[in-house]
Amino acid sequence: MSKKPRESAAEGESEFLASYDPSKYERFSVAVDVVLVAAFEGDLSTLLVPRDEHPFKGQHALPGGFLRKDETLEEAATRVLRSKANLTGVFLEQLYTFGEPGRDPRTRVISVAYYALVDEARFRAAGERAVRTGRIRVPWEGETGGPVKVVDEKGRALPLAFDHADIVGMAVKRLRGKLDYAPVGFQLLGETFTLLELQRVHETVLGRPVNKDSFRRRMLASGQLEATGRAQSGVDHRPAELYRFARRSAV
Amino acid sequence: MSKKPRESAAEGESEFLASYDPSKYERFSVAVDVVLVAAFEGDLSTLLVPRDEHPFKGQHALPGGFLRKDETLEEAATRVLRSKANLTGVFLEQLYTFGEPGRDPRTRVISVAYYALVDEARFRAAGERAVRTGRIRVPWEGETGGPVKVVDEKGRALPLAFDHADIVGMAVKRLRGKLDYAPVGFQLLGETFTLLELQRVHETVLGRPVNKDSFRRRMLASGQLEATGRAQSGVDHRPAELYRFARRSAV
DNA sequence: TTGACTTCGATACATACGGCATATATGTAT
DNA sequence: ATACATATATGCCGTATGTATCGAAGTCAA
Repeated sequence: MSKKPRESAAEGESEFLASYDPSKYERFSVAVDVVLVAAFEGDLSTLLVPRDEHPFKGQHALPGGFLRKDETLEEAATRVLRSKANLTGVFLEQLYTFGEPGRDPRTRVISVAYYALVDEARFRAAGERAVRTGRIRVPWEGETGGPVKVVDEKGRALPLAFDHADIVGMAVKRLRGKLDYAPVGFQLLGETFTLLELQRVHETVLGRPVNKDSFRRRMLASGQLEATGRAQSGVDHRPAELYRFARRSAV
Repeated sequence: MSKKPRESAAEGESEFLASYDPSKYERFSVAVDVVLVAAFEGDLSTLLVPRDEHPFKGQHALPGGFLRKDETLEEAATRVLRSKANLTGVFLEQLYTFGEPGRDPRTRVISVAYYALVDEARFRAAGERAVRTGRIRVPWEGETGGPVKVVDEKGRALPLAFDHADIVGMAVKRLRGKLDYAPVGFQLLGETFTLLELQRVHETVLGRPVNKDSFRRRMLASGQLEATGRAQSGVDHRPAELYRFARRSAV
């Protein structure tokens, strides 16, 4: 607490303990971009918006919007989901903040990225609006977290605008990391599901097969599953039991 | 791609596919706050700056600064560490972005939080400047991620300015989560260390004792450790082998 | 009705790993 | 030299996961 004189002020840094008034400083555009993820048919899918203006005209971007004055970041992300995908009440979590000076050629934009998880039905409904969906092809081998390849229904590459490929890559990485300690797989399924369906979702996210019996045992032992007593229908083999996510009610 | 008319525009949202020019939108102050963490004497410690002006005068804040026009977020965090703690070359990673409208009573500030890890020696050197250090007391039981209690050397509570207690809590939570799958414990130690020292660091971060033998086996089997061949000195018992972090050179 | 077929779901067993106890090694202090 | 403290190695055991096998429960076709 003694007021020692500052020795050799580090490289002209002068705001050390200085009073700073936020309004004096540079101000930035703040955007929120959302990676809406679904898992079906063995692939991850994400919602994209085609850009019909410069920059990155003809490419695709993540749904996003600029932060408004009186809303929280999460409210902005919720608003983006509602306005661009007609979705409400979905799992939503902050992902990472991207702020490279050159990421938007027009002006500097700080983008707070969120990711959201929905089941196949809600994803398809959201995709029926004027937006476009893209399949995320993630390299199974090697590190994930860098840019990923996003393709359309026919497998053609969909180049992403800005640094959105990095954002998608980061979303996949985060999702994989959370899968085995957070109840996140359920978010990608409907109200009820069979154990095999849950397994397929996990395999899709992880990008590798998982052992069936171990997976079943682990899930049943986790206490997160609740048997409905009802069985699958419409299959030409023995129907599986339908489960639902146990919302911490029991136990 | 067909230009369908928008059906029942969701609640007056009008920026759907609309051209948006970032410069038209609200602009915000963007700050970077850094949780500088060290682990010694059984506690986590973090660097704090006493505030001598309103708001939160008399309380303590995390070292931080406002983002400048041409620097990246990480560069800003690096600059904060250099200018306020005289530290360079430390482990630094983005933590979370806090943007509640009321978090700074003066004006709205979006804060991108980072956390940095240093060993005891560098932390003490940083703490000898005009800044203050606080011990992080984290409740061992229950959830972590919310606000934590930060105390001074004498155990008195140090109230934190703004939402900085939440930021510290989030840093602890992140650190715990990363501990067993990322080589993050080494960042909290010096160049060489004994296995017991590494164990103490893990215990401090996790807030619970870990099994000695299992820990030793796991660490040695991880391939992240490299024996130096030298032994501890200055202890009045059998000295332990000194290890260093293996930087992916071998294997 | 019956049998082939498919998937579900249970059981048994081998293996890997962490928690735990104990024994031995290797240094310092007296 | 002896006592002592800690490091380090080894074995045991309970638990969780990987793997193989088998009966159960449906559909479908003859």
